[in-house]
Amino acid sequence: MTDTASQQPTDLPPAWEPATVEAELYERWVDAGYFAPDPDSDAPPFCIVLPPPNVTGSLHMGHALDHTLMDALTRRRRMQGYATLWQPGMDHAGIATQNVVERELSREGKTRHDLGREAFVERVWEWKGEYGGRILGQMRRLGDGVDWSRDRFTMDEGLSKAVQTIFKRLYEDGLIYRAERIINWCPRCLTALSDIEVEYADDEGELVSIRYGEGDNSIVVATTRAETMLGDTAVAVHPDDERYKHLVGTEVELPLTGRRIPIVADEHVDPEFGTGAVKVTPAHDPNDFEIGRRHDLPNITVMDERANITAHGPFEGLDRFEARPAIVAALREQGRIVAEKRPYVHSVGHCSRCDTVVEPRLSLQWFVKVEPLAREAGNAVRDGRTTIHPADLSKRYFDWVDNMHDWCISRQLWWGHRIPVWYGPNDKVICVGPDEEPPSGEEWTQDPDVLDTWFSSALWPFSTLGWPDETAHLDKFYPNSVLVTGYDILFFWVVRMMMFGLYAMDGKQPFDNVYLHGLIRDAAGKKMSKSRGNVIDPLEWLDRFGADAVRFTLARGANPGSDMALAEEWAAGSRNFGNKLWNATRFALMNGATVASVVPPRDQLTDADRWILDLTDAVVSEVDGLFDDYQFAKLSDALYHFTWDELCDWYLEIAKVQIGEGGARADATRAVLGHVFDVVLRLLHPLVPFVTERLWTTLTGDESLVVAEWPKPTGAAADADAAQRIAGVQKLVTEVRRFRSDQGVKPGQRVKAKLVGVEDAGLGSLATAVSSLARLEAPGDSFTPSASIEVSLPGGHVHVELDLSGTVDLAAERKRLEKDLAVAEKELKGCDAKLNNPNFTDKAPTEVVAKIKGRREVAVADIARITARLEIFGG
RNA sequence: GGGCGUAUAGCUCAGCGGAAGAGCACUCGGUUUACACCCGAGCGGUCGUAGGUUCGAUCCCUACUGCGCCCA
Repeated sequence: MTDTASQQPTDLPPAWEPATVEAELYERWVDAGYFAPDPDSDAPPFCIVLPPPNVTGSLHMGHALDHTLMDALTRRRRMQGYATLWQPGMDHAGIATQNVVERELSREGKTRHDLGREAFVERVWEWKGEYGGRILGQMRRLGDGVDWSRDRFTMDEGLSKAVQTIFKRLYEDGLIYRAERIINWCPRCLTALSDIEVEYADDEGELVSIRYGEGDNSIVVATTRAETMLGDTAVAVHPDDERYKHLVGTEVELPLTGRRIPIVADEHVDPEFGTGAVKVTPAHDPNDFEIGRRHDLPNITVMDERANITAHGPFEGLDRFEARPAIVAALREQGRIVAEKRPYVHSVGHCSRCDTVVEPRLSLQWFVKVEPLAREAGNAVRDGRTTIHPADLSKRYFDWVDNMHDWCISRQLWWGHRIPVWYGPNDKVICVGPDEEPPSGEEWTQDPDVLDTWFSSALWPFSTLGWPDETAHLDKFYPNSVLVTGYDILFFWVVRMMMFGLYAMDGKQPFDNVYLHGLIRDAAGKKMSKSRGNVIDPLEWLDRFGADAVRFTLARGANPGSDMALAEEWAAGSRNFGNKLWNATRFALMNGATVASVVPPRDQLTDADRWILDLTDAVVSEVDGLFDDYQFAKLSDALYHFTWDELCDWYLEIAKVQIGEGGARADATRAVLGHVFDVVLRLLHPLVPFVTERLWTTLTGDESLVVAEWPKPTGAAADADAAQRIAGVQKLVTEVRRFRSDQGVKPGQRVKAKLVGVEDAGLGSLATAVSSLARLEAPGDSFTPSASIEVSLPGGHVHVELDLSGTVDLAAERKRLEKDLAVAEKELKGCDAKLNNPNFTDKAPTEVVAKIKGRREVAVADIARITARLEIFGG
């Protein structure tokens, strides 16, 4: 395929074959520059920044969903004439990337320390150049309309400058500080983690009760982490706990160590849990650390960075999990183990990167003081600067920002933005800004740590636009229009971007809207995971079903905030829809549909024409509203239903008849077909860009649907009478089809029939269409009706007499009538029950009562008609 | 332990105060010249359980049960 526009409709193959076309269409869009906006244009701005994927990552279904929705939003806005920027890029994923390269090194028998910091970082850049960013190529497969000329990476020079700038500002405002605190430590990654990088899971452990002290002065504590007892510096009880009041203020000997530790009273202790007495290990537990601070207890660290025991004695050098049973055994030998519960299921934190059990560790780290930033982030949503969709999720957002802990931002890694702080003689500390020279001289050293990746990606909505420089893009596209991401990322992305955006941009929110979609699940609604083996690779689906099918499947499942289940059948269904659209448009083209000519005035059109034009208008308005409301599932469904159930199943069939008439009628029908397909292809383009592009350029001969105008309703008043008559045709046709099916008449077989009363019912002009759709033919001379169908329509009753040229299956006919009768009788009963209830007639609104009365009349008439028919059958 | 969400057809989900819906699956019949990635006709639900509010409840309220998520 080279030049779509000049192709003849007959060149379109009988099925849509995405694999042969997609890549070429995509490259043409990129080359044409459609995705790169002009920041100086007068058009209103629309901007989405892609939440930057991890440089080590590859496309998974969650991305595919995310990207489909972002692409749909930007494509629509572009068609609406906005200056549209979808900003792509990647983040450097500190821990993940360092892990990948360290694994590579270990295969060579080396560690990063063999290389040294500088050479290691060089090596990571090499890796990034060679293997990083696979996902960028995969985004092209999906059809992502991003501005590739603005591709960014969080470690780029410009973005690094942004990091250094904001670090210094926060530091000078006292919002970044360094302190010795208990942080989450991964003994395998050898770095601090933030709270949200820890995942809690129920693990089987043990609960051991240990007696400290002797005789009357002894006290029993319960713990799941016996190995930490070497670092205990107190035992705590609740101040009101009568059992221990006499012991508060005394000391007990800490077993195995000979140290004497105080018994303190602290409100924090839960007297209901265990014995009501807890061991206090301030250097190895965050709660104990707080107790320690309140009671001035010493912090005794008993493990090193790899979680091996450092306390002197027989346990020195043991791993924490080896030390635990060893210490319990030693205590048991002394008769100090009072009770043991095994297995004891409790919640344990794991490193989100490598799943190692996290060790709370006392260490000197950098923190962001989040309280003032988080408060402002909350306010921005409370006062409507930013709107969260769906609104229900705002509550979760508030819960989070209102209770956020200070954010540990230092990481003991080499890959990342190095903390721009220098330490000099006499405890001098200097924070160096981007345009400043770091202090020189051997007595000055830079902080060895790097910043959390989220620190730099929190700047993404403005750092990618050029901040801290004043650029045309920043001016035009900040605040971003909407951030699209999964609700599971609310705390990772949204909160951090909000905090930094509001801070850096003087209270201007990073985005006007946040759209949160759900998670992808398997067909049974289970979360996808490697261990479950239920992961669906979007690339496989892209190969098998095409990008449009994958996109449509995801859009169709995207109800705001709720998860979606996926199975192959869904994708196959979407592929079928694409093919349906393909063939329907191909049919229109083969019949000479054209958008070149103007649709004739309404009074020269048929009921069917006016009906489909009105429906087209309605679907334009509906889809538009649903787009504004981020209702992707509903708008996809609306388009699916309109295209398949209305346009293809009814209008195209009627159009066949109208084109068969020839002359002006055929020309008018071609114009209507052209208009309707033009509109529906435009409406579908944001969801299924490839198939629509291919069809639309053929239909119109224009350059590209990417930059075509988004449809607006024509504003014509809907013709309710035409709609009612078409509904009548549908009912009539359906009744005949139903009868044929009951009677076992082959679908292709024409049946001689006489339509009595069609003129009176107002369907005279549609009789030919009815005959065509119901496969009826003219009665002819030898017409002997052997069956009849009666259909009540708003305009009157239509009686269809059929010559089945053979015996009629009376049993089938009676069965049908009895079934219909039962329905009508049930309806009558229900209506009577209401109408005979004075409470209903008195209290219900008059229009409701009138409606029920109307339904009752219909039921009564149906019963009379059906009963009469049954009598004819001798039933 | 605290908080939140959810329970509708075999499956996945819409609907959320006045006649139970969709897609898929299933059954039956089809070479209907756009499409078998199709066409036509069907089958299938006392809307988790028990109370309450209301003339009226799948829809609102309460409790319970199941499932899921977040936080500690």
